[in-house]
Amino acid sequence: MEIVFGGISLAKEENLNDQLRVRREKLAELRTEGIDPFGHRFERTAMSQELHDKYDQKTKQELEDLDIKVKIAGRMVAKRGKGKVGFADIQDRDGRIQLYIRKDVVGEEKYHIFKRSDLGDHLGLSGEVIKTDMGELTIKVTDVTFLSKALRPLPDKFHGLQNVEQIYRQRYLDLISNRDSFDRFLKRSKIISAIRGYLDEHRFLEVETPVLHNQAGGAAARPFITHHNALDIKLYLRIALELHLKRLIVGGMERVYEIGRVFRNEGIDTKHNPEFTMLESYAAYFDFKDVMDETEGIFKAAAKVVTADGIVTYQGNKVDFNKPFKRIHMVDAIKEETGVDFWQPMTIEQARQLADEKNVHYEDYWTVGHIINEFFDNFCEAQLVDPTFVYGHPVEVSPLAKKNADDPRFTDRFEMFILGNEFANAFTELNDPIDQRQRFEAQVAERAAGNDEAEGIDEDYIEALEYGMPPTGGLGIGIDRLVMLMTDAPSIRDVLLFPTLRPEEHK
RNA sequence: GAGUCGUUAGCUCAGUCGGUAGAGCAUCUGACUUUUAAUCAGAGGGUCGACAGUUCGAGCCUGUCACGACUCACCA
Repeated sequence: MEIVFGGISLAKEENLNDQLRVRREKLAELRTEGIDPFGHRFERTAMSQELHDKYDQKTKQELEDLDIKVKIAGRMVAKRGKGKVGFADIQDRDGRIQLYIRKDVVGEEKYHIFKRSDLGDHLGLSGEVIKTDMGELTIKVTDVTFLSKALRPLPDKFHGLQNVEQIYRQRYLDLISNRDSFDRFLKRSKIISAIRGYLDEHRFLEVETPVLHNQAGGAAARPFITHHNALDIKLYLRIALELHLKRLIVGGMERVYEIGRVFRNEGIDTKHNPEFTMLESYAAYFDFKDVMDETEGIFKAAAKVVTADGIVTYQGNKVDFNKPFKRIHMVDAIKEETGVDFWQPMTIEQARQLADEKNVHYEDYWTVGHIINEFFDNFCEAQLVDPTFVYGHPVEVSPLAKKNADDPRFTDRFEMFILGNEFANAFTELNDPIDQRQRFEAQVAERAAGNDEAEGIDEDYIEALEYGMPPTGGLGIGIDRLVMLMTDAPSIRDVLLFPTLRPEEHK
């Protein structure tokens, strides 16, 4: 019987198949031979890729003359026995290199260790860099050290791991056997470093703000709710970084950013995971046009580290990050696609009539701005292929953005679209605490009218604004979606090492 | 939430009309001193996702459930 405590299985009866049994026997055999199957420190002098880079172009004779001695370590991922000689491929984080082991070189005992080792075992090797008759760069092994025993067999060496569920649940197996996936996560790290580099260079300060919030604000989304025992209060996992970062602008930090996990209690599909990584940045004295430049800089910096020429291919579509991004007002975009002109002042009745004519759905509590936004979503979004800033969102759908000075129906906000998808959301921040209170109150009214994702009033945040926040440009970018675009990943799960999955029934 | 598809050996996959469960890799035994998806000879390995039902008989047909994938709706 399985005992479960706090979601952790304490006892488990294991059914051993032949593969598992054999490897456990070999483990015992190593112990009786005085070899620790789970070894110790091993000092490497070379990495696989480094050797390929240095010596792939050298001839067999040249390598022989150079007489290069190296120590490498890694996981054995292929093995080709030949009686008294053997070949194997060893994999480290950078790649693979072939081993050539001769019984007459390493001796009876060491050769036996090699013969009895399994695919998946970690070995440390000393040897000379040579080329085989077939021209492959190889380590001719002079000594073998056992570093770690694999008690389970690796996935199919030729096909890799194909079972999508296992790829997500047991990411380590995917990383071992699917190099494309491994490389994608390397790229993810590089992209995030490049973004940090860009922001640091522009004097943004990286900060960390709370994940546990007393009130989930800064975005329209349902939060996860948790409980703190000692304080006996409800806490919410953050749905955005926004409101804390802007408090830091009030505090005089002037330029801040955070790259952090946020949590939204919503459905899961190819573009959504319940926890995902957001970048938000805030810069005092910026307006949204400055933030457009910043956004462009971030995307170009990211594209630069994953491509040679700044051209990204996503699912067969090319995106050229060398060109300047396009900029268009939302109302102009709608006018271009549909001929409908929302620059004209109009009543809600007139807007509803236009919506009816174009078969645009609307809710009872919607005002003109909501309908404009819906027109954009329905008719324009999918048409935006090249990187495009769409600006001037209606005030009703932008509770934290500053109104446009010339036309208070709209805000100084933009979203950036590529290949029909949204990649950034930004605005000149609302720094008028009285206006901010009214916007929050409008959100509360929406909530009462049936929008359960509308925000509440964050009194503490309003108080901060009352001390004075400088004019500020803010930006939000979904890092996972940016990485999807840059690495040609069809699903958000492909760029998350451990995507959220339902637990297995029993295992 | 709705629809469609999937789940067979450790992995990758076949499985015809409902009639004793198959292959390749991996594993085991043997051969082999430059192989590379090594090769050759032999062997072992299965709760066919789970539970019901129909049937003389179910991997296959029916139902329920579990998990996953895709599409749609909502959200970033």
